[in-house]
Amino acid sequence: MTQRVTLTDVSRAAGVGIATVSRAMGDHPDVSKATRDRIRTIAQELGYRPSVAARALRRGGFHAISVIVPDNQWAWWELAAHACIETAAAAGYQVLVHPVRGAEGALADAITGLSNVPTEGVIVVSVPDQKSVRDACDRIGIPGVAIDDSSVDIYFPSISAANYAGAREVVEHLVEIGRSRIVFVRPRFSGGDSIWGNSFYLQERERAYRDVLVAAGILIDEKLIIETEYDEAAPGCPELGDLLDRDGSVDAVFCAFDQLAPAVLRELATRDRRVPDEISVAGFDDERAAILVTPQLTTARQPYAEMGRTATELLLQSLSETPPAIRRYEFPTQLIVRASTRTQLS
Amino acid sequence: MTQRVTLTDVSRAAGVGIATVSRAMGDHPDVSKATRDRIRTIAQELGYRPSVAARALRRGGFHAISVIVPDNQWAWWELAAHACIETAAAAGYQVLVHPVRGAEGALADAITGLSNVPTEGVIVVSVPDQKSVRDACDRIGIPGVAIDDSSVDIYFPSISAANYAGAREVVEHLVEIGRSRIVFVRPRFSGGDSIWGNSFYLQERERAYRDVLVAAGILIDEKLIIETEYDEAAPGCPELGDLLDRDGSVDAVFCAFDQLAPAVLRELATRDRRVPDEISVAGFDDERAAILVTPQLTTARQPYAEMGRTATELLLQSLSETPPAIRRYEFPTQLIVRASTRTQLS
DNA sequence: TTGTAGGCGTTATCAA
DNA sequence: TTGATAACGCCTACAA
Repeated sequence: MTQRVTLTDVSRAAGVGIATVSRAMGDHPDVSKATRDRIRTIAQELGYRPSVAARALRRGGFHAISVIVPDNQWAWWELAAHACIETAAAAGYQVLVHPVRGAEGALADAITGLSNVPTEGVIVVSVPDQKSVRDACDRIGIPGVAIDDSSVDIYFPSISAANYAGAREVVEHLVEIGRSRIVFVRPRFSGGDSIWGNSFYLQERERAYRDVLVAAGILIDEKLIIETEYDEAAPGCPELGDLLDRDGSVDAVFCAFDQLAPAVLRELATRDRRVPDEISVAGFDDERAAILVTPQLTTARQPYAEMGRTATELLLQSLSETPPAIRRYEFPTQLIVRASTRTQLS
Repeated sequence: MTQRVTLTDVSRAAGVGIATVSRAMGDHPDVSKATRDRIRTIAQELGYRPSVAARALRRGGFHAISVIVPDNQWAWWELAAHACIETAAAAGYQVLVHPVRGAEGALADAITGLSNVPTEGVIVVSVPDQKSVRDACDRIGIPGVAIDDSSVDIYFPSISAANYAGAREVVEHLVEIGRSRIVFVRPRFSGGDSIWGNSFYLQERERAYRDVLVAAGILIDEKLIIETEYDEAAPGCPELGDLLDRDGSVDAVFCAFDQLAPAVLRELATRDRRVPDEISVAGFDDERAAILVTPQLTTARQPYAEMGRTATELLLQSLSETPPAIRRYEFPTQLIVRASTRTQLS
């Protein structure tokens, strides 16, 4: 039912050789315009469709690459994926997107499963532990590139935003608008192999926070560095609430990433603390959460499109020429100032 | 570089026939355990990987289907896509996800481009006009199913939520908590071929709004039905603002979909109108926006997972047996009550 | 239990 | 300009 009309069928119907049909269907020069048109018409009528499989077998490849993305409602990767698609298309490659849900193992499993998929390389997005993913890639023998700033140890060329520099910009902005009692909220490190505990980007953003304060001559108060549950739907942020109860001096909150902000803002709303007048709030990523919340969030925008483009270029490069170096490729962020830090004066 | 070791290579290295290697790699019974293990070891060492293309050519298909999803930051489709992946996997099918950005034509183009992709059917998500998409499917000769409630005219089996019944539930909820001056906010119909103007689901939701009010004996006030820019990042909703200026009686807002709520809530926050005490707000979809905003949004949850599962089943069915009927397949929504309509009493 | 051979649908080479 | 034919790599009758 699915695929039946072949070159042979068309050639028979047209009373010509199979090769002529092949040439007529492609854009080969060695065919008279007359027969080409005639054959194309017949092929059309017969409903001929070339077999992707046969073509790939003959040509030795599909010219397709895969992008493996985390499967959840937080679709920040879409900008990156779109850039991958455009870049790959320009090079004649198809992009297959594979959303993968779940923890550690699932990612490696997904890559192993790629052996049944006509793909020549893979871009993995957001990898807690690159080692196991690398092993999976080696097992099925395809090159990979990571868009990832989680892993401390890297085994792929790894694209990421410049977390340290970007976070510095955000905190410096808070300092510039006169804030000094700045809370740093990060997700709770809940156990030995927590995906957060070892996150490279969290380390970098916290380091930036500390360095900026020191540089500004502000004493670092460890009590202002708090951990909370990672749950964008939480009704509030109890840890921040406790802190506010104990310390009336807090005048800003820097969320390790935008997703922590909704709960933070709800906590502040519940307590009738005015944002940004009493307390400024900022985040990192500039993902959808940043613009949906009230007030909208000041944050550091990651250049996802550029990151996706570069990832694709590096992957295509490893497909053809010399594989790129396994190192971090960092891209600068852009400070986006929105209502959550914009006082009425400015 | 990419693909070199073949069955022949392995057979030579192992000093056996090519068929034996094939059997050893698969799970054929007709091979002695000893040789099977030996061959597998050798294959492993040589880095043998079966050719997806050759296998597909031989078997006459890839056992893969495509899901085409809208490429924007609003990833409500992920739940559906995930269900597709799981359902397809259970039937031995791979799922290829293709994010497509942009208007009308882009969708049909994307499907046309699928002729170079090893895929046997397509699930299209969110289709403004099914006709052109249908044509594209026919052109490349693959069956399709739509997860879609936009098109008024349908050319695919079309999965959707029960918009009318679901919207009734939401509005009835507002009436039950004592609201009677309920605003209906819908996106602006900005021109002839606006994607909103003809949206089936908008029509259904508005019809439900009207019917519930009538049934409750509430006079329909056309001034309470307003159109606004579709922009989840907008600083406010000026049309609602104007209305509030003119009419102090408004006590609820029903947004045609959740994405309209952030701007509505910002407008209300700017005007210090308390939600939900003064004004209740509700939406439709239960997508990410509903839980990120403050207060969190009462809404009708679409059963995306079930919809994705059904779509896949219907598609697989058209691949094998008789194609399913081209009609709407509607699934009931679930009323989710959250803080935006929950007064302190309840 | 193992080997041989034919064919899946294309494309490219070589003759005609 | 066209036609026959040989791969591409795998699977599976069929034969040994």
